[in-house]
Amino acid sequence: MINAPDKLSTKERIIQVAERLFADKGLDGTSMRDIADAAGVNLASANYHFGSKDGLIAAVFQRQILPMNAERLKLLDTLEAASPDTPLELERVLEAFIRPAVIQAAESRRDNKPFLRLMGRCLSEPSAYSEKYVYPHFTALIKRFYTAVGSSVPGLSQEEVFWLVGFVAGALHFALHMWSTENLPHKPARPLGAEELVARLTAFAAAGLRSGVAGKTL
Amino acid sequence: MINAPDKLSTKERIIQVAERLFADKGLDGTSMRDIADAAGVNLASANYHFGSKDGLIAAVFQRQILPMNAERLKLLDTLEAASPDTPLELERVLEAFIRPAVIQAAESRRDNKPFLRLMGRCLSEPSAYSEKYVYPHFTALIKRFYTAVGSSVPGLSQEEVFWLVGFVAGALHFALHMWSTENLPHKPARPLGAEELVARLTAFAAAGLRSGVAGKTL
DNA sequence: TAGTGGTTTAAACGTTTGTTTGAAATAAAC
DNA sequence: GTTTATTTCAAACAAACGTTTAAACCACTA
Repeated sequence: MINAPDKLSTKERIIQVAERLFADKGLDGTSMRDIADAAGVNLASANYHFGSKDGLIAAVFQRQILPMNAERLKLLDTLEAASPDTPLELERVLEAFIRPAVIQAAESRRDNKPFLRLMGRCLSEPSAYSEKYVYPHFTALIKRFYTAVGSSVPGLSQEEVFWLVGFVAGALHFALHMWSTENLPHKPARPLGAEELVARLTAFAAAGLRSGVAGKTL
Repeated sequence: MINAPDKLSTKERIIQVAERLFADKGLDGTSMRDIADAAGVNLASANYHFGSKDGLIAAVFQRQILPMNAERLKLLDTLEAASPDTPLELERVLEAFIRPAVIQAAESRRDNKPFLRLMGRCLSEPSAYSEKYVYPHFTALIKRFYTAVGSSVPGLSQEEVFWLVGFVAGALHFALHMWSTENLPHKPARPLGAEELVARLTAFAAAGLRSGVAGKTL
């Protein structure tokens, strides 16, 4: 049970390698043997520690999404605690949604753990996977942001909030995908900093959300 | 070679079923046997008509993306032909990008051909697939839209256009994904019409793009 | 009627898949 | 040091994978 300080445990190695391979080649495109070989671990060890491939997939998603969404909720909590009576400023709400994803993506990239590529694909994996591993982590969070955005932008119906927040989520996830993919066509030479990306996404999303009420007056 | 008028050819049945299964279960998650069985066709026929699974995948993507992007370019051509000297209105440029995707998605849904689900996943398939089947169809198109957007919104650098158009593409594709997925959490009861979706996406994207220059003055 | 080219078929090819086995190795507890 | 529990290992399991084969089938021509 005690590991050498300079060497990660077998279980940890497996889950880290699985992260990368799932992100690179997809869930179905990655075999347990791929993971075991890349981790320098016996094939049966992976099944010993995670029970099955399904268990390993669930562990990978949980490890990635749980802390990110917890941070999102925490930011929203502190925002609401700071000004309990006045409606929140839209930009702050959006930052609470956007920054944890970008930050975790940046940290992953620094450690060469391609969380963002996995994240970017999360919501577009085959529906069976999404319903099993992704949606459960998001339903509560999204509901919370719906009400926050709804009160920050007066005049939007629930239905409009649903679609607009969806647009924002799409922009965010595809931005993370672009941010992480190296050989994207037409990619500019200068790499974007994390806070730069947060700022641009927030401004873009805020303007787009406010257009939802502006457009109705036409 | 002559088929009964009320029955599609084997090749056509295969490619239509492949479309649906690829969209539902992913490229790697769908086997040639799945496709052959669902199409009521012998397994070897699929390989006879398309050479290999790779050939079938390429055929599916080509059939979906080619006409959509051709329509996008045509709309842009007519826009520029109509007013050759003045810069294009941003909303018209965005519509040329957004509407063909939504329309084709709507037609596919009417015919129960889930093109939009496939489309929504196109750009987030494992990178090997994207580079092979998706990027080649988009590089020329996107370059064209970069310049169009750049001239429609004066003051944006090339780099800003790159990221902002990326945000728009993300919003569009995730919107199509939401539009097509039935059992999405918190989905409103009222279904959105195609033109309604185009209008909302266009307004959202236009406001977001213009925020790119507005934010610089701060 | 015999023959021709395009198509479909059942069966099999070798490989890879997720998972399980039982023994060997290692660590922890007494 | 002996005994437990935990972890690793090579090997094997049945099932599913993409692909290929060679024979059968079918519409048509000569």
